[in-house]
Amino acid sequence: MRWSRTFIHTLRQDPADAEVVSHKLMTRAGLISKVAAGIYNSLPLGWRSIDKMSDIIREEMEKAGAAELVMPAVQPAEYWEESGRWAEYGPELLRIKDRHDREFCFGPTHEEIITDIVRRSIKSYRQLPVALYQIQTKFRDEIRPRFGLMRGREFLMKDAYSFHADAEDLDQTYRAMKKAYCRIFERCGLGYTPVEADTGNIGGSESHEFMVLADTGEDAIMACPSCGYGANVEKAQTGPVKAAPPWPLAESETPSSVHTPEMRSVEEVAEFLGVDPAHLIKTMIFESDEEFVAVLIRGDLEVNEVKLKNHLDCTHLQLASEAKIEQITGGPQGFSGPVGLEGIRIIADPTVIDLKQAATGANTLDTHLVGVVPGRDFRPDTVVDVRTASAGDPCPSCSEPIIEKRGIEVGHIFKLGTKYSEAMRCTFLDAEGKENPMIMGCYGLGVGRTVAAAIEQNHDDKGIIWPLPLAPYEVVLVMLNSDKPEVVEAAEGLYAQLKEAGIDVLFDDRPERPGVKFNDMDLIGFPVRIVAGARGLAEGNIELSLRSGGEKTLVPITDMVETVRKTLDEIRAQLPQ
RNA sequence: CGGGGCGUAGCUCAGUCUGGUAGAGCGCACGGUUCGGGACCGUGAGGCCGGAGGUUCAAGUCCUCUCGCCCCGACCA
Repeated sequence: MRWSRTFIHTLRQDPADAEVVSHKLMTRAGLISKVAAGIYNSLPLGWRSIDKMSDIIREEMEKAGAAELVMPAVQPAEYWEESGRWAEYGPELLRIKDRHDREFCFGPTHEEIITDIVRRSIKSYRQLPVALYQIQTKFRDEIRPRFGLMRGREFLMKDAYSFHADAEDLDQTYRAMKKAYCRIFERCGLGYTPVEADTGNIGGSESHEFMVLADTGEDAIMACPSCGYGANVEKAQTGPVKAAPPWPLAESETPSSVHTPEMRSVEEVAEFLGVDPAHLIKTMIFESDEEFVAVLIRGDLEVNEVKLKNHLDCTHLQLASEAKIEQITGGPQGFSGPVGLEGIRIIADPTVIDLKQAATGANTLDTHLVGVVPGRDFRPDTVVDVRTASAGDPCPSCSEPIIEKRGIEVGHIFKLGTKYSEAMRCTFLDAEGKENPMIMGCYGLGVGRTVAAAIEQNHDDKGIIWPLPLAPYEVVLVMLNSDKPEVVEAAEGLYAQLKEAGIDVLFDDRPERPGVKFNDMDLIGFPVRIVAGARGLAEGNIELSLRSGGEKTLVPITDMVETVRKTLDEIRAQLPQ
């Protein structure tokens, strides 16, 4: 392709509305442009990268035994009513009406439709398993879209679904998909890590996320450098955390009240009482779908709302309002405690039960209790792990300290189980002639997001440094001195040869000054650059260099095609095929 | 939705506090000089100052309402 015939428009300055580097660079390099919040054009250059990403995904999906199809973006409400998600899904689901006032939605995901497709055709265990995938535009009316392609509302996603007769079979496909995902990210040359994940409201049992490591990542990952354990912080378990230090105050038969004026925070109270924050029992009142619960956690730890939400099996969870706290506990916010607390479920983290002596709010203004003994002075209804893992906590599998990293979630795979197949009667007859719901898995991968993540990971202050497999063009041929006929002739000739040789090349034939062309070439980040100018051509040479660094080399024009081919082969050899 | 910020030329931004003829740089067009790392000189085109209402002799500037965009939090590929 010739630069003059395609549509590449670079920007000299960072766009005002971009914050993260991938968004800035994708906009500046002319890969994308914004239409509305979270809604973008993929311009020709950007589309080429996305298309290459898609092809890698296709190859690996086929290898994993999944067949490609495309489902509609717009889906009738009935399917969603059947699965129960029309009511469950929040405002993130873009609901629309047609001219007959019939309800539809713009698909945020396709479990309902795929389940319908499969239930129509598959009736027997002999026809299972089935695995299907699509690469298609999704719409999720995110509360807050941001960071360009990183979190758009409309975005390109590869979603795959598998259907099985039994859990072992799902297991096999799940593992195959996990492997396919690893290969996809490896082939793109991305640094990534699979981590255990929460299943969120899609439902299901086992789940992994694929995180591209980047400081700008929106997710926190807890990872163990010694044994390789990794989990999203939402899901992360820890080994036994350090016990609280010995109780510094006198032990007593009953809790005693202490006047603690205006002391609301754990730090204030601990210091005032002369105890360690770990001696406090933090009591938080949450409001879930239908009830209020009191959650007890050690003062030096934090509640993990995702774990709590999973335990309560609710869809919404928030901290109760101050008024509600007062109504339930009888005291103002900041002075809640479990002693004498009635009419509300009490959930305690195990670390609370382990305390020999503790301090806690007295459910009375400006008052705390000391010498509280869990089990003696209060009894929680449930003891369950609801704490947030933090760096330095012991790894749940090897007890070494875990560390925190940031990641961009580019893929997420789930074992769905029978949530959709049961709700939508997607069943098969087993060998005994008995009807069973199919067991499902689903496997998502953000296509545009992965491309953006690749840029987050591969750039410098001049621009993008594309990994070869995702580069919009693998090679750029820059023609300098386009006013000199002999240069034009040589460059045109070389361009024709490169095309003839099947090399993925963009010919910068613009009559721009050299500086402009060099800067554009750096900004866009083509991996292999060929510069044809009067200076080198006087000696019959053309320059070859790599965006990733290293020296420029002079290559006789007659050897150029072969040299480019060899260079590309060398780069490819570094990547898994 | 809560908290913060911003809407002025295609892009990046001044001008708003303190009301008085709409600005700069880049880009674009034309002419000239240049030509291996975002050239220079000259000329020119380009604006309902996000929108609506109000205050005022006079509003980009003050007030009210609205729409859009960005950032922090809860959601997620």
